[in-house]
Amino acid sequence: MFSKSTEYALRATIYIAQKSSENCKLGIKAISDATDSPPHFTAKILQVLTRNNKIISSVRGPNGGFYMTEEAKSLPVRSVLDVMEEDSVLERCVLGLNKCSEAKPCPMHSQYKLIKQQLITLFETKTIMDLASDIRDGEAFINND
Amino acid sequence: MFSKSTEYALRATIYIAQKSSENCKLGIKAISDATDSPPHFTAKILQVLTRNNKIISSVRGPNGGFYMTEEAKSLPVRSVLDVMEEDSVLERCVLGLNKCSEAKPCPMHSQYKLIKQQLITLFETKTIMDLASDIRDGEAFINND
DNA sequence: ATAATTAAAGATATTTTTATCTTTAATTAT
DNA sequence: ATAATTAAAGATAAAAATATCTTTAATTAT
Repeated sequence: MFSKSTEYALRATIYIAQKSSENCKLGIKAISDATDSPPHFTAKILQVLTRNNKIISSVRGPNGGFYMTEEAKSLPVRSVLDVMEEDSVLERCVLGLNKCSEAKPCPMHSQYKLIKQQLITLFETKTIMDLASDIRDGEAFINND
Repeated sequence: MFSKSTEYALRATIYIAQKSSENCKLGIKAISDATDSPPHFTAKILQVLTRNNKIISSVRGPNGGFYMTEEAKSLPVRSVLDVMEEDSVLERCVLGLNKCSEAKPCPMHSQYKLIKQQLITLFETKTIMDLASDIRDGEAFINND
C-alpha cells in the first residue's frame, strides 16, 4: 500500500510518540532498532518529518534526540502521509487513470471509492497518540526489550 | 495502491475483455493507445499475462494479436493481481511489519483488516467481464474513438 | 574554551521499477 | 516458397526508490 519510506515514517512516528516526551528524547539508533528500520535511511526520513517541527521535534548534542510534543502526538495519522507526500494513495484512481472522476468514472470507481473513503476516515480520525497507546505487550510493534 | 505495471495490466486486461474475442484480436498499438499506456512496456506486461494463456491469449502473424476467451473473461479481477505478483498488497501489514499477525497485531491491525477484507472481496468477486461490461460512454475508461 | 555527542546536510551507491529498442520466431496471405 | 505481419524474447537505458557513508553544525557537559 505505502512505500517503504512511508512505512518507516509511520513506525518511527508511532514509536517516538509512545516513548518520548519533551524531557526524554530518543536517538536514531534506538528508533531504528525498535522499528526494524535501516538507521541511516530512517535518519533521512526523520529529517523530513522534523522540518518545521510539524510532527517530530529534535535537538542536537548530548542528551539530544527526537521527541514529540503532546500537541504533535494528537495529530491525525494522515499528517504523516501528507508530509511523506503519499496522501495521493488515498485519492488516486485504482487503475491509475488521471481522468477518472465522479463524472467520468473508471469501471472500478464506484465500488472502490467506498473503500477509499474508509481508508481516508481511518487515517484522518485516528491520531498518532491513539496508535501509540494501542500498543500492548506482545504486539508486533515494537522490539520491546 | 498498485504499481504502474499492475495498473497497466488491469487496464489492458479490461480493454481486451471488452473489445476482443477469439475471432477479433487486438494489436499492441490499439491496446496501449486505448489504455494510455507506453506501448513497449505494455507489450512486456502482456507477455506475462499471456503465459500459459491463463488470462490473455495471443497469436502471432497477420491478423494476430491479443484476445481473451469467454472463460478467461469470467476470471476474478484478482487473478490479474496474482499473475502480476501484487496480490501481496491485499495481504500485507499497513506498517510493513512481517511479524504483524492476529496474535501479534500492529497498532493499525484490527481497523485496517476490515478494510483489507473489503478490498479482497471486491477483487475476488468482481470478474474481469463485470468491469469490461460496466464501461459506458463517457467513462474515463477508455480512449473510445 | 574544549571535547564529546548528537542530528542535519550533502554526497554517493545500490537496487528496483519503468521504459525503450533490437532481434527472433511464429503465422498468414500471396 | 516468399514476403509481410505480428507477438516473444532479449538487451539496454533511464528514472525512481532505497540505502549508506562522510562531513558539518548545533548543543551540552566538563
